[in-house]
Formats: sequence, structure tokens, C-alpha cells
Amino acid sequence: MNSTEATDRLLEAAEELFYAHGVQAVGMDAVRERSGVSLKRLYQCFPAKNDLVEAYLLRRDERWRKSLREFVHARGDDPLAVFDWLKNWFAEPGFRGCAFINSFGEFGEPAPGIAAAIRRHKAEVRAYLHDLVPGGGLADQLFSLVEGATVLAAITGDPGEATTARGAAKVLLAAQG
Amino acid sequence: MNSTEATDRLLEAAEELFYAHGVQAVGMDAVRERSGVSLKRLYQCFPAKNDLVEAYLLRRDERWRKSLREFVHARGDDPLAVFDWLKNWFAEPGFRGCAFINSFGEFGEPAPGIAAAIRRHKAEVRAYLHDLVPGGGLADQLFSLVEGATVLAAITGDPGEATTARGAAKVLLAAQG
DNA sequence: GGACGCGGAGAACGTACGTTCTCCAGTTCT
DNA sequence: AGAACTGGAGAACGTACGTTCTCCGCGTCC
Repeated sequence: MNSTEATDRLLEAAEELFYAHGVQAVGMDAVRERSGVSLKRLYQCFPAKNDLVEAYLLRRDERWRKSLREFVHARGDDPLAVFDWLKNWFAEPGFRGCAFINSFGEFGEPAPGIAAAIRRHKAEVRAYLHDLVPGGGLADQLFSLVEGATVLAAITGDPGEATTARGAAKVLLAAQG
Repeated sequence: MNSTEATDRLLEAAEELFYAHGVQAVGMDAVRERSGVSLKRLYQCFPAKNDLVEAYLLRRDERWRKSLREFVHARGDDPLAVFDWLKNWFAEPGFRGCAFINSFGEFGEPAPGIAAAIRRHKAEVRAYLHDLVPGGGLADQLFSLVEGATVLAAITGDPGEATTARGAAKVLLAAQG
């Protein structure tokens, strides 16, 4: 097995496990078992668990935003489509909220790289919304709705939080014109 | 030292430590040191760490909602006052987001009592908003804004998230009439 | 064919921490 | 005063886990 393939497998396993159970609850041994990569190789690819966590977050950020971007783009970049995408996400089996918010809660004082990954993800999403809804603070307001809906859907388990937020977003968009 | 006083001190110490550093990062020994209560007594009051965590969450829920309720009531129960209160909270030194959201992220599969405390807190806040803004789904929309602002303020460190959410809330309230 | 090096399996090590146990000083009751 | 009890300080125990080490088989090169 090639080293880049090992890295892929590790990241795949890490994402499944970390997202489902939380980072702290998953041991390196579980990642090894799930990925089929030996511990020695694991530590060659990622010298410490923090490095793996950081890579997991970066990868998740990119995939998550790509999925959102493509979905919304296919709907003519309608800002409301963001909330339709959210609803689908919330309804996925295994949905457990935002990986970045969860990680933020998990680490009281996150390692610098992890804290940066979390902040960067939120900054990127915010920037994306600003592209979608230029001008004014409207994008920031929508962002707040997105985050709130995600958190509440995770805790209550109700994908309908997306619909609630969508309703609010519609009013805000109409008000701005 | 009386047993109820020990309980008080333990909960006080637990809240300070758990909220500041996260539950998992704080050992029972740290709670003992901070509270000045002996380990033996600690385990008499709370047979296991989970019990202490649960009590911490219940106490925090009550105090947090009481503070919000009183502030908003002093402003004539104006729904927008909720966001003013949030802004003050976000600006407090040591603000680290919502204890319940953080705990939710911290535990992949929380112990039943802890999961229940988290869900109960959110249900109580939602119910409070429904009292404040009766009828329709408006209260739920405001709730989403509240949660979103809290999460974003925690991650970005910017209390201005409350102002953003307040602006959105104002539009929503005006739209409903 | 034999020496060499890479990679895997899993043991081993150190540490942290939840929980329990031991011991002892001070207090109360007879 | 002496016995019994209470509560505190901190050692001890078991476990989990991040990380490193050991050993061995297998393919590669002289």
C-alpha cells in the first residue's frame, strides 16, 4: 500500500469515526482498525493525533462546502437553496451537527492548528454567503440562521429546523429587496 | 462543613472549571482543589462524575434563564431585549459559548441524564421565547438566531454577532406586525 | 543464495484520571 | 480518660490511550 493511499484511508476512517463519536472518544487504535493501516504507518503519515484531527477538519471543510456550493449553484444560486440543502443534510442518517462546532466544544483550549481550522471554516462559509448575497449585513444574518438551525437540528434531531430558518431567511431577503 | 454547603461549593467550582475548560479536560481532582471539598465528600455528594456534570448543567440552565428572563422583563418583555442581553453575555470575560452546545459536542453519545439536561435546556428556552412572542413560528425563528449568534460569537470572539442577529430579529418582528 | 531493509502486528511504556482504600487527627459520648 | 466515630489527606488501583519499541516475515539487491 502506497503512502498516499494510506493517507486517504486514514482520513476516510478518521472522518467517519471522529464525526460519529467525537474526536476524544475515538482512539488511534480505532482509526487503525477501521482504516486497515498499521499504527507505524499511521504515525508516519500523521506524527500525532492532533495532526490527524487537523487534516480531518480541513478535508471535511472542503467537501462540505463543495457539496453546498454545487447544490446551491444547481438552483441558480438562490440563497434559499442553502436551507434546502441544510434540510437534506439534517435528515441524513448519522447527522450529528456541525463537526467544527462539535470540535470547538470538545476542546477547551484547542491546539492552535485545530482552532485555526475551526475559525477558517466559519470564515469561508461566511465569505461564501457574502458572495451569494452581496452587500449589507444580510449574509451575516443568514449565517446566524444557518448555524442556529444546525445546532438545533443536532440537539433536537428535527430536520424541520431548516424549514423554520428558511422561512426567516425568506422574510429577510424580501425585506431587503 | 455541612453537606449542603459542600454541594454548593462543588457546584460552584464545577461550573467555573467545566465551563472554562470543558468537562473532559477537568479532572475530579481539580474540582476538589478548587472547591476545597475532600474527595471523599465529593463522592458522597456526587457518586460519579456524570452526576456532577448533570447537576452542573441543571444549575446553569436555571441561572442562565433566570438572568435572561429578569433582564428582558425589566425591558418590558421586548423580544429584542433578548439580543441586548446576549450582547452583554458575549462580551463577558470568559465567555465560551453555550455550555449545553459545548457539552453536546464534547460527548459523542452523552450519558442519558446529560443528554436529557441538554435537550431540556433548549426546550425551556424555546418555550420562553414562545411566551415572549406568541403565535406562529416566529419564536422558533428567533431561537435559531439566538443559537446561531451564540455559536458564532464563541468561535469568532465577536460580541457583534448579537447585533447582527438583533437586526434580523427586528425585521422578522416588523414583518409579522 | 545470503545480507539488508521495509512494513506490519502487536507488545510495551508512560501518563492521566475516575474511583476506592488506608491511615490518622480531632471530636463526641460514656 | 478511653472508645467509637467522622472527615480529611493523599496513596493506591484499574483502565484507557497516545506514542514508541520489538520482533519477524518478505521482497530486493550483490
